[in-house]
Parts: sequence; structure tokens; C-alpha cells
Amino acid sequence: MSDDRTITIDDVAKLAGVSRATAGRVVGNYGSVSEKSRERVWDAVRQLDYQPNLIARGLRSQTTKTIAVIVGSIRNTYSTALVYAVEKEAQKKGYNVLICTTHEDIEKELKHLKDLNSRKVDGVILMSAYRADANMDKKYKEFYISKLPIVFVDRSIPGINRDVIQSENFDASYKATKYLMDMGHRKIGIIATSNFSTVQERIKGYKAAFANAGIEYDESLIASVDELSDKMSRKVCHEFLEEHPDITALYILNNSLCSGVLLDLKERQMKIPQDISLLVWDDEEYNELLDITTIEQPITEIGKQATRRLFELIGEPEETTDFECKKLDPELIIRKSCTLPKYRK
Amino acid sequence: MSDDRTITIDDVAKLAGVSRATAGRVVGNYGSVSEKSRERVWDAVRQLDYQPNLIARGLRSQTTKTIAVIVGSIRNTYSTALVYAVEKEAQKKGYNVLICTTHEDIEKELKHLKDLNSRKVDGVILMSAYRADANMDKKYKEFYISKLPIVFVDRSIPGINRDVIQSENFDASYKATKYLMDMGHRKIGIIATSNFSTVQERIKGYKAAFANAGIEYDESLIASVDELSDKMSRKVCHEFLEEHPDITALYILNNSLCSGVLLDLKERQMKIPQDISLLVWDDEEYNELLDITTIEQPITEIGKQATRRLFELIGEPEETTDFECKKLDPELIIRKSCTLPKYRK
DNA sequence: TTGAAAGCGCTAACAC
DNA sequence: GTGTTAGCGCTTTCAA
Repeated sequence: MSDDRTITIDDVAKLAGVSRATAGRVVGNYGSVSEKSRERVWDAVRQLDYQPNLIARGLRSQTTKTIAVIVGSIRNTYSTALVYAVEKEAQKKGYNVLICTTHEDIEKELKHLKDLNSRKVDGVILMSAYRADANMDKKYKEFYISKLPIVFVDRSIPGINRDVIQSENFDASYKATKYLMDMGHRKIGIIATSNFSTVQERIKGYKAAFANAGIEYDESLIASVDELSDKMSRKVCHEFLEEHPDITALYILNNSLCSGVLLDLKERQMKIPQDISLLVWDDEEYNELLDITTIEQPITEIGKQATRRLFELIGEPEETTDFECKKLDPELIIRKSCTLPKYRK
Repeated sequence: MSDDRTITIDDVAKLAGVSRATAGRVVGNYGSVSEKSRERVWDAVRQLDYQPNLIARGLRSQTTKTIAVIVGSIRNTYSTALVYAVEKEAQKKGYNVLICTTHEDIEKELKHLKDLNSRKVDGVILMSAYRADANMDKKYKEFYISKLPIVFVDRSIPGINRDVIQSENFDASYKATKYLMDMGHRKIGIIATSNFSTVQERIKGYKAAFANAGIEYDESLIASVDELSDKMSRKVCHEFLEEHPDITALYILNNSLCSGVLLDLKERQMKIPQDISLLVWDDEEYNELLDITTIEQPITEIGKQATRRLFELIGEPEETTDFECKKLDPELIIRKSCTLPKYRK
């Protein structure tokens, strides 16, 4: 149509016969303008099909109306449910959401954090890739406590005093283990992921259940899968069961390990629950179909509360000294994958 | 530490004892500077922990080193695999990826496109929510052919002459249908999603297979699920099978419909493939476990090629008049969910 | 309620 | 190789 130059607020102002400032006030919806000016400006906007340049606005106003959510992977129903909840909540406030993935690599996480800071996002929801056994570089640590508002979700970092919203992992794990023990299971094999804070808490709950029942547990009954792929979890499961054929129940600490485990069980022609009981963290679309007993985390609620908290932080000009650590209760959904151990029957 | 003011390139320049321009050249890695200056600037950067302001850089350079990928949902293995492939490719070029979801709502798609334009992303990978039966507002249409580089993926919009990378849906659907027909199936029920271009092509392939065999097909054997949820696909499947108890094979055009269908089949205690055959588009983690025969699309390759093409478009200053429409071949993965129809045995 | 002017932090153009 | 200057498009004083 007209010429190719990008249309700016000045063009709008000129056409509307007002100053740039007034046009800006109308489009940006701030300050006060007369009804008449407002109309004329909107008319001009429509006529020119003016699109405000958010980059320029961001530079000037020092706020981008964007938050970020950092998760390990986008190919995981749990993370994905979190992202979904965050987006939903953010949309209500008119914020955009930037999704970042770490592939559970803490270096990538820090890179993202740095980049997001440079991009001037207003805040971050962080499901950290930090592992309990990692040594946290001092410089990194400083980063987590910078001025950028952050709400931790699911996983926390010891020594970093910032808001955390997560599941009550210890209790839920205690109850789940007790549920299996009450059925008579003693050889309960754990298949875990890397050493995230959540995993630690769940293992503590497991151990506490044993301790409380006055039964010794076998430290070798804990297997770890470092790479979250079907192939890897299948392999780990395979070796684990080879080494410990006396295991009567499998307690899987992460849904993304489940299909690999099931594939190995299928190969061995082991039936669930006749040959082995199965209990899994996080509900999956297929868990209902396969009748798998599950610990379901309130991830939608976690995402919602985390986002709300983040907006509180963004709202406050000064950094607040006090922080919350909220724990929400998961729910044990009993289906049909757990029964008495074989030898008991 | 020092005072709270944000650190800019001017601070770095001052500390390094060079001009702002030189400092900028070092940090932004452009132009030429002496080794000596370079060192001094980097020293200053480290000392001050300077983080460049990407907003300012974007405003000035008119490029954000960011592309966006728009998909229907983030809770779908197919979309998610696409996003993954795009991210991987973008990372190589040092680009960031903004993930946007439309929930298959064309209005949301346009809103995103507008916003991304305002945000000055450098380009967009678009899995459009456009449905064949929608009437495309002229103004919308103009948007798709704007200056913003876009590469369509998976789904195309008729009349929009831009690059498209997608599966060869017609052929693959033809082959899959023929595979079932060769087994003796005549009552093949389709469970489809909304009327996306891909769905249309797949149905055409299905019809062609019938036509080619000189067999009439029954138009009522096509069911549509408008809302992609387990609950909904389960319900549609239920009513569909009630109405057509003579169906011997189910041909599901989208993986996210599958678990709902399986749930209904389970409720009816119908065994696969003894009671009914099943063939599904898109591979899922659980398809291998459940031995479901699948049409696997080369989504990773699609994402890769689309991203590369997008970078080509971004590279070229003028809008190219010619566009590509590339079609990649899906693969039929034969497992055990299809067999002879019951009456044949 | 409005307009003029300043300036957010950076890079590009141009001179030296 | 380096510095000076202008200005990306907007919002925000400040004064009228």
C-alpha cells in the first residue's frame, strides 16, 4: 500500500493531529486524555494499522510484561503441566511467557538466567536443574539471589533463601512406602532420577517408613537413572532386576522413567501386579489405562500459586527479605498395580 | 557491593579507559579493536559483572536474535517434538526460541502473530490453527503475508503462498488404508480432529484407497473430535462405536485422541487386535509398549528443515517471491494392533 | 489535558 | 583502530 517504512507513534500522532505524547498515552493506556483525542488517535491507529514496538517500550519503561518459566524438559507431562498452569495464570495479568529448557543441565540453567536478565524479563518461575551433590560456585549462588524476581518450583536449592512452592515429598513418599509395606512388601526397589532435592526427600520418606516399622532397608535397592530416556531407564531397570531378583515391588520416583520400566517388564513377561507391584510418582495419561497406582502431585496448583507469588514479587519495588516455602500435598491414587507380594500368596 | 544503578556499556568503557563505541565493539563482537583494548574491556566486564541490555540492542539493531514457534498445544508429543527440533537448530545459530500456544484457536494465533511482530522477533515457525472451513478475514490474510518471515509447518493455509514443510499426508494415508483393506477390512472408522489441512489430506488418501479398490466407502464412518481431551475423544469413540457396531478397524488421525479411544475400548472389554484393529497417526511413547501400529511422521526432520529455511528467509533482506512446499514421507510402523477382521477368521 | 524535550542503553555512520 | 555523534521508538518528566 503506502511506503515501506515502519509506522511509529509519530505517524499516528501526526495523522490524529495530536502530539506524540498524547498518542502514546492513548495507545499505552496511561495518563489522561480527552475523549476526543482518544477517538482520533484510535482512528489513526486503525487507519495505519499501527503496532507498538514493544522493544522500544521495554527500553523506556524498564518492564517487558514478560515472565519466563524454566523447566528441565518440554517432553515431560509434569513440566508441561506446570508450564500450562503458569501460562494460564500469566495470561490473566496480560503477561507473556517465555519457556526455557535446561535439559537438566545446571550450566544451561545459569545461561538462561543470565540471558533472561539481559532480556529484562520481569520475573522467573524456576524448576531448577540443581543437584544436591553439585558444588555451587559462589558466583552462581549470587545469581540466584540477584534482583531478578524468582520463584522456585518443585525443586529447591539449599542455602538459597527464596520462595519455593513444591510438593510435600517426604510425607507422600512415607505414605506410599507404608502402603506397600502394609501389603507385606519388604524388598521395594526404587528407581530414581538424579539427585534433585525432591528425590532426596522422597528417599528420606521411604527410609523413614522402614525405620518406623523397625525394619532394615537395603541401600542397594536404590537405582538411579541419570539420563531421562526410555532406553536408559529400560536398561537400568533391566540390570537392577537382574541383580535383585527378589524385589517384589518397584517404586518409581518419576513418570518419565515409567515407560522404559514397563518395556523391560514386558520383555521379561512379568505381569503387574501378579509378578511385581508398581507405584509411580506423577500421573500420566496412560496410567489410568494401565491401572497404575500413582502419586499425583498438585502441579497445576503449584504452578498457579508460584505465578501469583511471582506477581507479588514483581509488584513490590524493594526486594522483600522474607520468603515463603509452601508445600502442597500430593494424592495417592490407588489403582490396580499393587498387590500382596508373590511369596505371601 | 557498589551502588545499585544498573551497569551499562558506559561504565565498562570508563573503567577500561576506552570509548563507549570500542567497548560496544568488544562486547557485541563486531567491528575491529586492538588486542589490548579487547583485554581491558573484558576485564572491566568481568569486574563489573556487566550484562548487556538486549532490549536496547534490539531497538538499535532491529534484530532480536529470537525466533518464535507457534503450536496448538504444549501437551502433545507431536508438537513438543517439533519445538524440540526447532530449539536444537536455533541454538546452533545462537538464536533464542519463544514458544507460543494457540490451543487451536485461530484468534489466539493471530494475537500471537501480532504480538510477536511487536516484539520484533526475527521469524516464526507456525503450526497454524487454521481450519479449512474457516472464513479467513481479509485483514488476517494480509497478516500471514506480511514482512515477518514465516515458515508453515505441518499444516498449510490455502491461498497463502509461503513456505510449508509438512508430511506427505495423502500418500501415507492411502497406504495405511490399503494396509487395512488388504487384510479384509471394509468398515474402517476414522476418528479425526478438526478440519485442518492435514486431516483433509489424510481423509482424501483414505477415500482414494477405497476408490482405487473399487469399493464404496461410507461417509458416516468419519467421526470428528473438536476438543482434544481424553474425556472428549473417549465420548466420541463411545458414541461412534454404538452407532456403528460393525466397524472392524479404527483409524485414528491424531495421537492425542488415542488414549481416550483406548479407554473406551477397555471399558467395552474389546481386545486389540482380536476384536478390533487399530492404526494411529504419530508415534507415542506408549505405542511401542502397547504394540500399536503407527504412522510416524518425520517431525524432527520437519522441524529442522523448517528452521533452516527460516534462517534463509531471515538472511535475505528482500522478501523472496518464490516459496517452497516440501513434503516428507512418514513411515508406517507395523506392530501388532492390526489383524484380519473378526468375520474373516 | 496537552506538548516539548529528555533519555532508556545500545549500535551504526562517519570522521579521524 | 578508535572516538564522536546521532538516533532506534517509546515513556516520562515538566511546564504550560
